[in-house]
Amino acid sequence: MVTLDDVAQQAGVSRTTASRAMNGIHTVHPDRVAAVLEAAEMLGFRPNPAARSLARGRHDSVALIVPEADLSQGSNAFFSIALHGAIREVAKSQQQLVMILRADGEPDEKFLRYIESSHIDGALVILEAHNTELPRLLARTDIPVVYLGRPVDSATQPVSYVDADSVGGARLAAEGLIGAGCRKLGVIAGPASMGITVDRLAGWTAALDESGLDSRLVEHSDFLTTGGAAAMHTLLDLEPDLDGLFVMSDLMAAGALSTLRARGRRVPEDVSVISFDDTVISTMVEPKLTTIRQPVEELGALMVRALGDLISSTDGAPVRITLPTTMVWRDSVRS
Amino acid sequence: MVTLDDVAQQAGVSRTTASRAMNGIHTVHPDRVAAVLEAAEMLGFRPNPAARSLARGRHDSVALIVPEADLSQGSNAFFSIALHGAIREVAKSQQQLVMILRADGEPDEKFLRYIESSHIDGALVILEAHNTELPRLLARTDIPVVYLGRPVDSATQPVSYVDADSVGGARLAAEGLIGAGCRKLGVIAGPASMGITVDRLAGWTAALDESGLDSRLVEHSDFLTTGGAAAMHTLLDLEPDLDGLFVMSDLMAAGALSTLRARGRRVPEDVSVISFDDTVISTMVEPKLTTIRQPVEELGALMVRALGDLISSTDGAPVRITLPTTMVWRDSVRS
DNA sequence: TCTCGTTGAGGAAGCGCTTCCTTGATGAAT
DNA sequence: ATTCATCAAGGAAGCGCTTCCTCAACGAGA
Repeated sequence: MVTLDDVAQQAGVSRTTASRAMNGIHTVHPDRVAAVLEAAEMLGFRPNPAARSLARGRHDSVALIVPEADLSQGSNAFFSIALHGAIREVAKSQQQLVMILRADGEPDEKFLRYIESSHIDGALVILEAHNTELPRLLARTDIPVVYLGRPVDSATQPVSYVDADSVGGARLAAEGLIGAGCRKLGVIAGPASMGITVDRLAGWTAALDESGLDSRLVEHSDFLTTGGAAAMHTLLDLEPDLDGLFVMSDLMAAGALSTLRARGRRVPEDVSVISFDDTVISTMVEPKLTTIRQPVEELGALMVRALGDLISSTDGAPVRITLPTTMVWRDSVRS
Repeated sequence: MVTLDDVAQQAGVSRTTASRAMNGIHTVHPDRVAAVLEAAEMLGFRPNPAARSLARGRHDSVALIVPEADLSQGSNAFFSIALHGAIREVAKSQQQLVMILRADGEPDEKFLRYIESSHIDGALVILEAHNTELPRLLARTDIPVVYLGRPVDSATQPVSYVDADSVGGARLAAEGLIGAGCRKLGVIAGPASMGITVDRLAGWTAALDESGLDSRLVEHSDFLTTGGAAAMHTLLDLEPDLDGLFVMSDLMAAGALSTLRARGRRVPEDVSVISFDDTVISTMVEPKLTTIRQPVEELGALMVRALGDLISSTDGAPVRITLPTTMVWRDSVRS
């Protein structure tokens, strides 16, 4: 193993100067910087990150906390894409991304101890389905954390998050269905405990109210396929004449589609469907789903930058960013 | 920050003894161990991992190297499930899992430098589609690596891997189709450069040969949906009377299904289909796919254990483990 | 010519932990 | 009663890096 001392010796300078040269400190003469860099290159020097973080008291690593439930169900497309955005950004900023599992049934205390002893500079959390306890838990630590997806109690808590414009996205869906001539509208929503459910419902309700349509036909489910199928049954029982449907995930939409088929409704002739996510699923079902697209990869990258800001900020004011959603037209809406 | 010195002082012992007590070294009197543990608990002591790894010269962290291509295409179900298995196992063994991105187009040298300077104890690679360069590249480092999925040149290289029994899985598929009465059989395979393609083809061909059926109808594709759709066209052009199809991924099978529908073939009445993976996709298409299931989560966990063995082994002999595959019956095979 | 501010570079301490080496105490063997 | 293993515990060095503090050298201003 080649150390900084070796490099310094090779370059004919002190270790101090070598360190400065490697770190781009400007009080070193350019000639020496060049000599050090050349020596480092020649010797194949790789700074020891452990020594560095010990000396600096910083760790240059951020954690991505993953609830086990999110890993074992769903299609994971959302997770993977957000991870992609995050991991790129982390690499760019010379940090390490360490994965931390929030195991099912693991006691709160044990988990908190674990992440506090991980000595990370900050944490990222992708708030996918089913996942409402993490914000509450992490609020008890002093680790800076940024969420992807608004935690439901963001109004009263100083949490930082990045999110897609759920309100606007739901409004797009509502206007799309209304524009297609639908008049009996229903929605298959996510769990009421989640921020994205609340926001999408708000946008949806507002748009329907403005058009003078009944916005009360709402069935909550779990973002998954079988949940979507079941919710669809309920909705059809409540309103047999349903002609427009907004579903808050592609997975639930796939379930809803099979229920609609089973109960003799044609899509889009009898009922138009708009879903949310634009994952691979939406082009894999019949008919292909018109769906609201979120900039997930950008959000993944953004949360890393936001965390960087949060860590280096002195006032500790929460960082909150929202990106617009768009509608992707396919075949599930009557034209 | 509370250090080991604080704990030692609180417990009335030396730092050395405190360290030994914390690490379960047996030459410490039980009473003292108890005192140290109690002091550590009381003070909320969390060992500094940077200091520890500096002193030990070990890092207790393993990398999961992810090619960017794998993150940006496909459904990622495979990746997420393997990650799930791996992350659980890593947590269990008190290590950290750090994610390393192999960016598209990143120069080999730069990547190698990067991972060599990451100071990890070993690396994990999930060999998903499109990914044949990594083994060649990593062979140039002295980092212990375990692959999930057999690298194609494993016969000549001393690589370590865990894998599902692809040969046996393909054989199951072949026997399933033959048993359903199919006689004109075709296969949509993955890229010929990948180990899993080679192995599955071997099992398939062997089974067909034994039954005296023609095994030459093979179309290579890319494991993705549109590739599967295109390959299906080619196959139907080559053999219009095709009545049995084996597809090496659910994603490609979804594409094949839409081509079959477009060309007026009913599944399973006209052609029976068996695919590979058993992801969520397989229950989301119409008809639901009969498919070969791989124990992906177990393989994820297994590769972590294998890496541990590899790291601590002295002879450096490669570790190779294969787990059986099973068939999941659904609706795409004529009964 | 003398003093003073600058700039560039090195000495040395220290980050928090592990572990080699040494020492003191205890009981068994002579 | 003396010598020796044996066991428990501490002293101190050191892992590889950063950074505070100090110092030498230099040119500018008086």
